[in-house]
Amino acid sequence: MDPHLLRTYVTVARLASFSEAARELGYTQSAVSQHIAALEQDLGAPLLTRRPVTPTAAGERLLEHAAPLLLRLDAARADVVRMAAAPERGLTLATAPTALGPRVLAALPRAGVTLRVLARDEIPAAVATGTADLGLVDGIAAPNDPLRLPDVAPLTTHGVAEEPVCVLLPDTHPLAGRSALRLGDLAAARWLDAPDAGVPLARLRAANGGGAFRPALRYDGTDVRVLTALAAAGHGLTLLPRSAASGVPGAVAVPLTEPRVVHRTELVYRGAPRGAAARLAGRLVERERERERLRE
Amino acid sequence: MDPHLLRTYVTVARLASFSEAARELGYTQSAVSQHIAALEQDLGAPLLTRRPVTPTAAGERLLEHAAPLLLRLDAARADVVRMAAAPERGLTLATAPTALGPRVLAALPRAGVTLRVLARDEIPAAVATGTADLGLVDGIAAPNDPLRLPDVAPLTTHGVAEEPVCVLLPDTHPLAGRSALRLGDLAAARWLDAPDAGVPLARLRAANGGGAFRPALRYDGTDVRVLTALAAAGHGLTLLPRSAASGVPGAVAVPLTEPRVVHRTELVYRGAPRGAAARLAGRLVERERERERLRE
DNA sequence: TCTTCTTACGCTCGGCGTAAGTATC
DNA sequence: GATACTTACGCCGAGCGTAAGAAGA
Repeated sequence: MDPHLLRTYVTVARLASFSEAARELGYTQSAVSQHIAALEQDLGAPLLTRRPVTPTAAGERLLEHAAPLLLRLDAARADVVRMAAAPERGLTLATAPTALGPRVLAALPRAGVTLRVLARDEIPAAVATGTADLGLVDGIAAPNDPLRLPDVAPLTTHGVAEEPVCVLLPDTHPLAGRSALRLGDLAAARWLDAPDAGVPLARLRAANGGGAFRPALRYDGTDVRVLTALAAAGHGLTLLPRSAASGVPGAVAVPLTEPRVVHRTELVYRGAPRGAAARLAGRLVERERERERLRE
Repeated sequence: MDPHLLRTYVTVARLASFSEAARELGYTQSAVSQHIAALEQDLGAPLLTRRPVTPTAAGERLLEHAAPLLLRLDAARADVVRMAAAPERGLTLATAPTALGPRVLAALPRAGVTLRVLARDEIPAAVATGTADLGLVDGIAAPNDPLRLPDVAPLTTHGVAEEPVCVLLPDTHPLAGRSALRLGDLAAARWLDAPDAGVPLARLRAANGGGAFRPALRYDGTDVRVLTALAAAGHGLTLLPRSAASGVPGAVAVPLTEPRVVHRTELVYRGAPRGAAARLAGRLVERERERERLRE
């Protein structure tokens, strides 16, 4: 189970071709053939059907393991080499755009923290590789359920906030007067496609158990104000945590009641945070504890 | 970053000796030295101080990544080879002893499922290697927080139940009359040490932020009734979910109010469950949804 | 001086490329 | 018969062991 073999295997599976994979990896196709043969011999089972080149059942299973394994190998290497060239930075907090709710902002110390806003998917990687000491990710989830994070390193998560999810509608929208909405009613509408700033459309479909959720304009940045402005201007709908959706000029935030999902924010860190990172983590989590106490 | 090199590295770090590691791994100590040198050259940083042999800062970081990586490599291999020899079994559910709450039991289908009770730590591994299709793990956690699972494969978790945590006291115990207890008040008491059936003592200390929690009798099995009987007989205290702690003859269950923790049960599965596994997962989760609806 | 890690050196075998072979569309 | 994977074979280098060297207790 040499990582080199795994890498060629996933490449072959992805491209469905030995020769294509060889080209991409800079090997001869003979070498690729030998790699696959070695893996199959090692594991004692065929992994690919030839002609067409398709993973077998065992091969599918291996793919599920191999991709994250390779990711983690890279992350580990990146982390250690970065440490080696450690330029002794301060405390860095990587955050998804909509994870910066009022509660989190209130808990931030007045100085000494570098804030870095990244796309949601990049945050676990940033924490894993040590680019950031702490991460804040958010997403919609069933209440009480952890978020699904890309799996790049052994990370610990801690819920820091949950708030209702709202649909941001322009004032002029026929449903703007409603006091609550169901996601299913909006499956046929046009949605802003902003995977890095808002909620990815695929996530909406998953939460709703299907539906079109046709993409309107696509926005690749991470600026929430751009997103709210686009929604207010009628370029499409978007889902946001209530705190981010309220108070947008020209738009109204209507809470989503079905399916029962919440906007959840989680703190992500590596192992046990130490020093300044531990203090900041403590403050973020303490906020959540207080809130729970008040809720009862 | 050859896994062989990583393996020797973690072994050397663990044993704090090149020669000891060589003996354990079946290499000469020269080979071990070369492995470490290769790794250090590859990563461009010293990983170990010699004499005494201790990880450097970068080395510590590498250790955090390496151990889970090696675990996952093994899990991946085990999973694929098991698939190759697939004896086409039915649906298997691996569960921790105290995860079998009333709600879960009610959701189980009448037939067609193999139930396997394992120690808590073994369950992620069982799901990762395909020994089980679904897993149920439990533990105490801050409300709304995911459990910390050993990291052996990309697994998805889903909260299925949360219930109060109780201390199980013998009738005759001086605190048996209390209506609620704080964990800190019991830090000096003797506790049953049953990491596989109950809550590990280390977890208690972590939840309480320290404290002795001196071990009394140790029980290595997974039978909850043994645990409750031991507690009733005065062999030590133990923490259990309310449903498991109530109705024990000769003992009373007193709820724990401080720290604010709950007994949480999570469903663990690999990727997207399919077929019968998906149906069972759906039933377990549906139970939780119903319960949430009722709670409001 | 003894223990323990490092370095030098030679050997073997793993793994890649070239090229011929084979199977499938 | 063209395309794409497999097998044969030779070469090179990675990696191990033996043995000598260096450095710390």
